[in-house]
Amino acid sequence: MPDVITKPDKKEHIIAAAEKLFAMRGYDATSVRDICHEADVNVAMVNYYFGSKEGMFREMVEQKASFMRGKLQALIADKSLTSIRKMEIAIEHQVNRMFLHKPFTMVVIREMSKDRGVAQRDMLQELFIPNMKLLRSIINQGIRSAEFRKVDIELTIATIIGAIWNIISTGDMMIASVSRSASAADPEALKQRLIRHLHQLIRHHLLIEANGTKS
Amino acid sequence: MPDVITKPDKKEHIIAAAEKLFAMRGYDATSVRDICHEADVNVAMVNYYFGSKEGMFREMVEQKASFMRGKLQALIADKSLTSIRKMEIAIEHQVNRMFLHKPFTMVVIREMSKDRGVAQRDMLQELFIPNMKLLRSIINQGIRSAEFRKVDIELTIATIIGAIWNIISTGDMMIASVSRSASAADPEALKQRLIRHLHQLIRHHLLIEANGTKS
DNA sequence: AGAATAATTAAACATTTGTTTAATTTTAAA
DNA sequence: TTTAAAATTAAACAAATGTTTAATTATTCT
Repeated sequence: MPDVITKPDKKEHIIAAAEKLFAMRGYDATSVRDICHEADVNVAMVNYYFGSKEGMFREMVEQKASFMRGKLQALIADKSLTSIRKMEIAIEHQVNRMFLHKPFTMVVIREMSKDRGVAQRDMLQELFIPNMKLLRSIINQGIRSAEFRKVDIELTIATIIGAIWNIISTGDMMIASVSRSASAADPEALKQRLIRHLHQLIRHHLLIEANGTKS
Repeated sequence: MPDVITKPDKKEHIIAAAEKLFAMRGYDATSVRDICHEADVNVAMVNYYFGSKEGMFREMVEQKASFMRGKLQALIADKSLTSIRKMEIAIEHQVNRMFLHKPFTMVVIREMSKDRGVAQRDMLQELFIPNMKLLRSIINQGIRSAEFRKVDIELTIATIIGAIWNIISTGDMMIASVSRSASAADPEALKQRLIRHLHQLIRHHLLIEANGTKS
């Protein structure tokens, strides 16, 4: 039995297919056969490469984790930026990342809402803690420097992330069903609209002097 | 073959068990056998009562739908309230409902993020449209009366709902992992905290004069 | 080229899935 | 109490699931 030495591009191919189907139908509703059919490989390849379906999920998570991390550290260290500007940039990063990796983000959202102890959830939880701690420290810094109000930090973060998740996962449904403008069809436009909205929202919410209507 | 005349309390019992397990593990990851074991009934009862697993899900949704509807209509018609007060009350209703029916809400969140065309998603989508239209009309009214800023209405609604969803579905994880206070253990306290946060958020976000720090 | 290892395949495996059947027990009415 | 309907059950069903096997094809290295 070979020790699973890989031909990485094919693994990538399988993971991409899995990511797509997981996002559409969910982890449990997607069979290994579905994935292999989508990726045009034999059913046995998943277990050959990853050992199991769950092993493949784990590798998918670990691979994407690197995308989700970093970039914010540099932001925090930057002394030339105001706290509100840091927040705006952080939000922009977050939105861009989640839109870029939309299928994966949707998998994360769905599996994260499961019970503690469910393998997929536990696997994903750690993924988000670093990011949230960074956001927290930015807000904290703003409060200490009297630039920000003393808001509920955790819920402020939860609000930002929740808003992004909501838009990503329910897609344009939440917009199209409420307004008659079918404008949300273009994902890039929707993304920019979301960034603009969140910038405005946190300026009003965080800044002590209410000078932030113009973005 | 009997025409499925029901003993309603037993159906309720099965639905309650299903709701609980769906919330914990997801629709697909929950087998009919799991549900029947949880409800202490025979495996055949689900098909006897509901025809199929999906039929049971449909009945569960329709039953809960009545809880999720209404209450906001009266709010809109009330002429004695300012728009911001209406928004605050609407938020309070929304949070209370979702916390009260937390398992169901989690099922909704998870299934709603699936592809259009997936049965469960389509079934749920219509559930939320009325609520969102009502929220929309409140904000619209506030903007027309120059009480509110000209914000992005759809995204403002999406933000509020997204924040609640996030707190409900990831539970205290998103809070506990960021702050060292283990205070989020008490759901009622968390609920009140969320309401307070959202009230403050929308005051700052919506009101033209920034007078709303004190809740 | 030849040997060794890796990659790939079709087929089979054991479980689990949702669902159905056919028999039995319970319930309720006459 | 007798009888018909409803409720409940254990067992079986067919299909789908994740996984493994054993054989075959490709690749790589000497």
